[in-house]
Amino acid sequence: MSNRRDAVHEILRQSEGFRSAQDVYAEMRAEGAKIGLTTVYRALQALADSGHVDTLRTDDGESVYRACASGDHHHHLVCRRCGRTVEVAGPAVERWAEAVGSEHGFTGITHTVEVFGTCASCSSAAAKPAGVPSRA
Amino acid sequence: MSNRRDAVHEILRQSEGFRSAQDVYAEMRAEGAKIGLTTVYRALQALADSGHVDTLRTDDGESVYRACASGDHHHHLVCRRCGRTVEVAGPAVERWAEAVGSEHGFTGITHTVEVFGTCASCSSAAAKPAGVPSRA
DNA sequence: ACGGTTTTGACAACCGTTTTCATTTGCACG
DNA sequence: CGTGCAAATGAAAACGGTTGTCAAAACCGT
Repeated sequence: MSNRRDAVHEILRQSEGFRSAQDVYAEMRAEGAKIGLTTVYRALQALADSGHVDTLRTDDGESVYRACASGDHHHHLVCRRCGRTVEVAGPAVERWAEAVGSEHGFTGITHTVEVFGTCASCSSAAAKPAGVPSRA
Repeated sequence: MSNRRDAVHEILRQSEGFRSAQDVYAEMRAEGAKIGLTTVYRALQALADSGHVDTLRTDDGESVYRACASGDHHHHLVCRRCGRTVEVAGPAVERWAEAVGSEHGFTGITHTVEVFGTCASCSSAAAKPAGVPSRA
């Protein structure tokens, strides 16, 4: 039954970058899976809660998810064109955040860091129409 | 006429941390201002576009705005308890983002960095439940 | 005052997400 | 095998923030 959840997880595993809930739902339906939007949302939330996937908000307020290679703390370098994502570690940033926080008397520091850019292949294809990765 | 816009800006100026659009709208109405929600949104967008205010998304997808002291690029250290916000500069982070990006062949690097924590007064209030907000 | 343009704001449309709730499924036990 | 029950599912409705629509109001130069 929580077969659905694994299925959702699988979709994310096969994806390069971040996917939205609706996106995942659409793909599953397209593949013939019998699943409801509600369940996709629930699965995604469960996976996020259990730390199996990473989640972040796009600028337009949509939640996007991604199966991460490691459960360790890390950040993302996302191609704003094709959505390809690279996981990056940033010890320097961690330290900086911690330092800047305590410097101002803040405790229990957490932080969100996302880096966006245009990846090599996308920037070289810049003159062309642009691929259609998942969303754009 | 863009009197409304200035009014909205003023509300943000008087605020300590980030405010949501609806929040600003509610306050303005409470103060007796004749303004519509639509206009508040438009003013906020205009201010954000012109760089007069900073904007970010809360975890629940709401957009929040804040009048920033400087138009320069900077980040925020936000108290997750009371919302108090400190603007912080992070040359190290800027460099790191740039480096990590080009390292992977990405161009046109941008980034979002937000640091959250509990500020001194809030954490001391939390540690000592029954009031007695002594040491800072 | 007058036409043309911009701004405004009540209201409806949107859209992603969450809730509701009746139904189905899985499972332990008799 | 049934039976009962709790968890999972999903269709549809509810939600809530944001955006679009469009007619009325405010401006502005003349």
